[in-house]
Amino acid sequence: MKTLRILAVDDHEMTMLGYKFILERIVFDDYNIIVDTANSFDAGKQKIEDSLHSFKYDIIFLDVQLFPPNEEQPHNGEDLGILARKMVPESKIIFMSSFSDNYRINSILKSVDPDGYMVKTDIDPKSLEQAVKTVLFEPPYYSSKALGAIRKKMSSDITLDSNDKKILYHLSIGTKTKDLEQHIELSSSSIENRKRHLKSLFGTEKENDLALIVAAKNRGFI
Amino acid sequence: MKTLRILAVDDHEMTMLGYKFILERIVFDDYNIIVDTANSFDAGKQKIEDSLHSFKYDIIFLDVQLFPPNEEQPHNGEDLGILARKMVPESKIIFMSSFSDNYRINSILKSVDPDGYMVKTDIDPKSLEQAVKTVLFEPPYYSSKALGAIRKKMSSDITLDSNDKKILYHLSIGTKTKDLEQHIELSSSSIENRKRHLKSLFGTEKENDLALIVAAKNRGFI
DNA sequence: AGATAAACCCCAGTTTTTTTATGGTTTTCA
DNA sequence: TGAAAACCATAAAAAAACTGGGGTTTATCT
Repeated sequence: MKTLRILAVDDHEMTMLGYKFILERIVFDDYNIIVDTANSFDAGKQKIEDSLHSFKYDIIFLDVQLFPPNEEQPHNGEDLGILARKMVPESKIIFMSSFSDNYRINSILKSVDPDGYMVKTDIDPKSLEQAVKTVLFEPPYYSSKALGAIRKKMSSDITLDSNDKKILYHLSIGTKTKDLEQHIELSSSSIENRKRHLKSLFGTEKENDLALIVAAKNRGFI
Repeated sequence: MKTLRILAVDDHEMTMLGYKFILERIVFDDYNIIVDTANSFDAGKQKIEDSLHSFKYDIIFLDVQLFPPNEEQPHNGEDLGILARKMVPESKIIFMSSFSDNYRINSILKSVDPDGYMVKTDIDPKSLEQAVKTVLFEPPYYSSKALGAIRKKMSSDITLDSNDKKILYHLSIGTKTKDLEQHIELSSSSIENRKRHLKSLFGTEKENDLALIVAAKNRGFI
């Protein structure tokens, strides 16, 4: 009887208990599954550090948002993912995100390259089991809605550099154009030029910013 | 009892019969599956055209290579896919490829954006059934090896323009650097510059072309 | 091994693209 | 309606990419 060690990090105690309950009753082959939990960045980090000196986790589940959205917190799930990859490269990492926020998905796929990515509305006992098995034997596992976002990105031939992405992102969260200079290392007229360029790329010339954002969202960039 | 119409296009008669056999014995809900076949570009095109005036296919399976690789043929599976998308946008398209040729996968995901992509070594009765169901209800379906290629691409932050891609592709099929000018609209020194640039991007500075090709392959670009 | 071709490297001049500053017009909204 | 923000146009400066011509090194073939 082998043991499969899983760590689940989520700030909602109850959902985490749900995961624990479901995961631990998965049966396959001669594995015994035990699930450890943590409800914050620091707690998760600590558990992973501890695992270095005993048994490393086979799978680490990470919630993208480890805090209520309004609070300004220093670290989120993505940071923990980057850290975990460095500390225990052999552990599989599966991200869980409340909704299919394309910008985040794209960002995490690049920064962490997780072995799995699940949008929470896709998660149920069956898909969780599928994710665990797939990730162990032939990763990656992407849930249906995550695949939808990935598909959009792959089928688009528009390529944006990091400045373009930042502009789109900040516009989408309501940053005013005049305040964009504070977040992007470019002059205001360059930003204006890039916005014009972006609008032509997404076919929203002469339209307002909202039209651009919507188009970029539809194509999976935000 | 509803009817699910499937068209399978493959130049190997026997494999196609295999698909037909497997697909037609899939049982789910109250569907009756019938599989039509075609073994060439023209035959496939004809079947699709005919379907316009009777019942359109629910799913079209397309082999990427419709001809022996050596023969110079005017059209391949990708072309048929592009055509099919135009003629019957409501039909789901699933590509099948002999091996995980990243260059082709990337190209087809952009040009056709199929609802499914399966690498042939991943195909078995179970995955075929999964593909059919997924494609109908929550596309896309990508087989395990296809997902591997997609993952590589998504996790890389290197972006190449079409000239870079052409250079890599031609180098990978053995075209000599001095003959590259014939395929790419650039001067020889520009091509040299780009090769140098590519090598620095892929971390193979001062190494030979093979090292570059290998690195690009590993990252899913070829 | 020697000869030849291909690959590689470097530089200077040119072209193209991107950035920037400036000054203006239009839109938005309190 | 008046002010702030967004938008547009232009020209100059800077950066990046292209090109042609040199050369040296490496690979290939007999």
